[in-house]
Amino acid sequence: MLKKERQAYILHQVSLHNSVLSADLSNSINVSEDTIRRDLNELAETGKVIKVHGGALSKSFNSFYLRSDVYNADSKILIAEKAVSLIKDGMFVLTGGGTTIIEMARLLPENLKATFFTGSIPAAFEYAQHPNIEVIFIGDKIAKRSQIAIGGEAITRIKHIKADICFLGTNAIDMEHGITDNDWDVVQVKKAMLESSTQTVVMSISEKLNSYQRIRIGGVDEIDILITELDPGNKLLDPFRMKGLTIL
Amino acid sequence: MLKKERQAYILHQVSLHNSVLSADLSNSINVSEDTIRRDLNELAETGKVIKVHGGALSKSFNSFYLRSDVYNADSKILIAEKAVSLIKDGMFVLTGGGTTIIEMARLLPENLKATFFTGSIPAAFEYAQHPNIEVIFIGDKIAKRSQIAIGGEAITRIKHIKADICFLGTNAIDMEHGITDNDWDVVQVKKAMLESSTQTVVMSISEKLNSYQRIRIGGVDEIDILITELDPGNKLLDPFRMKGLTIL
DNA sequence: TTGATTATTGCAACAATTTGCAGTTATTTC
DNA sequence: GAAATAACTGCAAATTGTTGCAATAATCAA
Repeated sequence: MLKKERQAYILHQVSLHNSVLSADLSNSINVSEDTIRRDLNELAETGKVIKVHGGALSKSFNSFYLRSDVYNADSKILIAEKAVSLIKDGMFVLTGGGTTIIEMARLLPENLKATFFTGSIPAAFEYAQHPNIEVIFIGDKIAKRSQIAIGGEAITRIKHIKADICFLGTNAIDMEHGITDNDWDVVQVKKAMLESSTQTVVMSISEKLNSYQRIRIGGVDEIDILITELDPGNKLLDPFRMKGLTIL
Repeated sequence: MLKKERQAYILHQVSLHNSVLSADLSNSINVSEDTIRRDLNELAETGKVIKVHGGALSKSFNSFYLRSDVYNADSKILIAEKAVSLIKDGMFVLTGGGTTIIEMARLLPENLKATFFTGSIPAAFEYAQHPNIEVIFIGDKIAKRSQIAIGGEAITRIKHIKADICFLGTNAIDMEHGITDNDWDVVQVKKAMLESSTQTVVMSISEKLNSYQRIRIGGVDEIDILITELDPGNKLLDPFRMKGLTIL
C-alpha cells in the first residue's frame, strides 16, 4: 500500500468516525504503529487532522475549506463573536475575506435575516449556508492567494452599493498609517468597500496593531469600530479610543 | 511497445485500480522500472496522474475517499475526463456548477493555461486551486441550493462574454424537449451561457438521458458535444448522433 | 534511401525515502 | 507516584529515485 493511499485511508476513517486510534489503524492495514504515527504527524502538520495522544481527531467536519490551521484561531473567534453582535435584521452588510471574516460567517445566528455582499469565495460559501441570509457575490477576476474578486469591475459594483456596515479583516493597522496592506489590487477593493458603507468595522488581532505595510487603505479616522480579541479597556487600544473610535 | 502505447496502458491501469506500483507495471509490460518512472513523471507533469514514492495514484483518488456523497461519482469522473480533453491552452471557458463540473475542475492538468468564467462558488474555488488558470467570477445574488449566481446582473455579464466553449451539467435532456431544468433563475443563466459561447458541451449521466423537466434551456440542436459515461457507440446515443451532435 | 540528428531505453553508481525495531522519554490513569 | 501505554530518537535494511552514459531506435532533410 502506498503511503499516500494509506494516508487517504486514514483521512477517510477519521472523517467517518471523527476519531481514530493508532492501534486500530495499525491493525487494519498491517503496518507498524510507528508508521501510523508518522502518517498522523504528517496529516496533522498539513492541518488535515488533529493529533492527540493515542490517535487523531477530525477537524471540524465543516470540510469544504479544509485549509491548514488558522493562525491564532481562538483570538479570531473572540473577535468574530463581538462582530456578530453588530449585525441586526434587515441590514445590508459588506464584507471582505480573510479568516476572521470566515469565523464571523460561521457564528451568524440562524435566525438572522440580512443581505450580505462579498467578493470572497470562502465567505460567500459560508454565508450561503445560512437559511435566512441573502448573498450577493461581487464578481470579477479572482485573486488566487486571497480568493477574492479584484479589478475594476468589482470596484465599480462595490461603489454602486450603499451598505449599512462594512467588516474588514486587516493585515496591519497603526495610528500613523491607518489601515495598510501589501497587495495593490486588494487594497483598491477594500478602499471601495470603506467608501460604500455608512459604518466601518475593522477586525484585527492585537498582534497586528501598531504594524504597517506598504499600501494604504484608509486612515484611522475612517474607521468607526475597532474589534480586537483584547478587553476593550486594554491600554494598547487607548490611542484609538482617543481618536474617537468605538472599541469592542 | 511504443511509448504512447505504454503510457496509455499505464493510464488505463491507474483509472482501473486507482493506484499502480512501478514494480508491477515494469513486470507486466517488461520494461525497466526506470522507463516506468520516466513515464510516470511525464504523466504527472501533464497532470494525468499523481506520482508518489513507489508508483502513482489516480487524480481523482485524493477525493475518492472523501467524496462518498456524490451520487454516481464514478460516472461523473468518467465524464469529466472526457470533458477535460476538450480544453486547450488559451481558451476562454464558460462553465456552470454541479458535481460533474467540480469533478472536471479537479481533473484539469496542472500545466493548462486558460481563462475560466463561472458563477458557481464551488467551481470557482476549484479553479482557483490551479496554478495557471485565471478565474473570473460572474457575480450576483447567490442561489442557496445550487450555489451559483443568478439574476439579471449575472445574465448581462454572461452575455458580454464570448467564450470558446461552454460546459453545462444537466438535470434532464431528451430529443423532444432538449435540455430542461426546474429552477427558473438557473435556467435563465444557463440559457445565457448557451448563447455566449461558440461551442456548447453538455455533460449528462446516462440516467438523465430521455428525461425532462418543466423549464426549457435550449433545444438539442443548440448542443455541439454530448458527453456521457457511456461508450460513444452506445445505441442509447444514436438519436443524438443522428441530430448531428458529437458524442464523447 | 542515406546520413545526421534527436529521442528513447536500460544500466550502474549513488542519493533519498520509507519502514520497523530497540531503547528511552513522555503522558495518562488509577 | 507507579504501572501501562504512547511517543520520540537514532539506526539499519530495504526499497525507490536520480543522474550520467552508452547503445539502440526513430525521425527528418536532402
